[in-house]
Amino acid sequence: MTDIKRLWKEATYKALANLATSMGLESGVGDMEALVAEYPPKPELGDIGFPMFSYAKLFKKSPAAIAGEMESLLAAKGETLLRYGRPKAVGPYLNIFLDRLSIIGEVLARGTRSDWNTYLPFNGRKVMVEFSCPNTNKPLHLGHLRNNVLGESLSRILKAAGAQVRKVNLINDRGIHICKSMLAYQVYGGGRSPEDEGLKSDHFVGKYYVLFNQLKKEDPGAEEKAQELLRLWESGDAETLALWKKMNQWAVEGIKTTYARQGVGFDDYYFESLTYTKGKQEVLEGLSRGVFYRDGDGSVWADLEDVGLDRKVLLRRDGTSIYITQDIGTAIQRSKDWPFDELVYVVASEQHYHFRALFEILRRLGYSWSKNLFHLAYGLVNLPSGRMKTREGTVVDADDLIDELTVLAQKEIEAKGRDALVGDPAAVAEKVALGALHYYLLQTSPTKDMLYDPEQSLSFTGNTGPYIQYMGARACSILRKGGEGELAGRRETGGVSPAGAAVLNNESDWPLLRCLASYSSALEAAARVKEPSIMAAYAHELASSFSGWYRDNPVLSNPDPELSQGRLDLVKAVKSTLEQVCSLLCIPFLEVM
RNA sequence: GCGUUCGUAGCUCAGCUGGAUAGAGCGACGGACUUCGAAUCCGUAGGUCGCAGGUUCGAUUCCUGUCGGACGCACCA
Repeated sequence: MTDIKRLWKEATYKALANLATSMGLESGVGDMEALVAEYPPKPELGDIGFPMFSYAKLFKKSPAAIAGEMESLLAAKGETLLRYGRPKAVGPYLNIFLDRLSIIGEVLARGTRSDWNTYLPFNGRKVMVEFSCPNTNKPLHLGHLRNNVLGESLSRILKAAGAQVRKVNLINDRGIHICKSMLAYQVYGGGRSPEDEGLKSDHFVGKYYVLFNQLKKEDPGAEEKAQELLRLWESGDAETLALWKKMNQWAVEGIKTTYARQGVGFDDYYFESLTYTKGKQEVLEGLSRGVFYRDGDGSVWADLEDVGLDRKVLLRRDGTSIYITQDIGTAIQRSKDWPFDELVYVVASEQHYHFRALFEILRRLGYSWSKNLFHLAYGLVNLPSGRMKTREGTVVDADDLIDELTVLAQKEIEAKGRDALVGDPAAVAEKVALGALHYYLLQTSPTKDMLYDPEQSLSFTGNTGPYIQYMGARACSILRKGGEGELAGRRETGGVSPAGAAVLNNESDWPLLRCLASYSSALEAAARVKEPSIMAAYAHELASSFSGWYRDNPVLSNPDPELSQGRLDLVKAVKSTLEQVCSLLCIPFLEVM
């Protein structure tokens, strides 16, 4: 929501409240959030619409009558408000016709300043976002790519909305699965390194994890040997630790390379090997306070049946921690490390139950911040052929996928004969590949399982990342030809001349201007409900709106220099907004493609 | 069995706290490149919002039931 729209919402809300007071109504009109602001279906009805239905009961009047009274109340507010638009009752709706020159001025200012995003609804809020959390026994796959881009994009959105964001990763670097790849390496590895085999280091580790299956066939005692390795690891056996450290480093290094390629990063890494004993103390304290109970065999339990959950084991009968116990400890540790207002866990929806239990246990332990924990659950990524399964070898490797998309993007660049024009075709191709992949993964609401269709994601037309990148590149192309020098000169003085704004005040420019103006409300909604898909939808709407606009409104090839300059200013604002939106969605912005 | 979640056009998906005529893309069909890059644009066809009740001035949206899919209910993570 732009400043001007917010101004109208506040004014309308105050007028409603005053109306209630003047009628001596005690119950009031609720809070401002309850006042719905929407777009009228047709531009000739106005630019903002406030439905008055919900106030009919309170005022004991028809919605249309209320809208009428509101119109005259607001119209009497005087010049200060009316400078920004005009209220009009349209049936049961109170609509506002915005002063377009004000909106145009606000929007065009984006082309001249880099710090144009001034609406910060999350200002001052501290949000920690946990995502990725890979195992160190194999490389990342398609599911991780969805997790990574969701976490990174959400973090960027929250930051853009004013929040202070801390991105954290928890590396699952211990446990039986790690020991399996270690054991297979002991048997088949022959002391070789990833370099020796010419493999990316995490793929190298993953290869031995797969080889464990072969080992099981050759040696029926393989599972037991892996268990033994885990016991050795826990007892601190030097040789086991050395091997663990070496393979872990290979895995983590390789995974970080994929992060860098994908453009995701973290402010802090937690390692399960360092946190897996945490939480035990808190559980024992909870036990002594009667929050938990001890079973006959010595195990410690939480009884969550009264909130619709089951009984959960927190400590084994031998007193050791389990998964949820670690998470209890880690959450408490984090609240101390960096006291947050909110902690978001980006984790597959398979673990929804786990997080409900975790949050409830933390609440019972007396941590008031437990109500600020949020599980951003996302669905599985399926293939047209069915679910990805490790055992059936249908897992899509992250690096391989990006490679394949890059090859296809490069072929497309060559087919268009643009390889000489884009500079480095391979580099541009990878950026197009990432744009395609990230947009595809973000366009769907996180909660839903989604179908990853390679065919469709590779068709670079329609509702896709490359389409958005293409519109950005077209905007850049127009600006290049239009002479950035003149605009750059104006950046010094800042602002846009009133004449420049007036030349854009007509019906053909308005849809694009209105779309640009709605950036803030899209950002606010995306941050509030934690769904990057809202920004993805906005990105496509903006790109498509721009596409339609520049077809009908020649920027450079028109005879009026003032009009050209005004339109150039508008293109500049589009480019600036698209660049920002792409950054929020982890879509590389391209000047040429 | 219990719980969570999803069900919108042939396909893949939007639809923000209930609001004015449910929207995109793909695919299909028909158009537009001597004009700022056609990876584009324009038009047409296509929906009983799974089904049945309920609440409401108003329900794709909220509630109940039901059918179908997915996931979960380990002293695994």
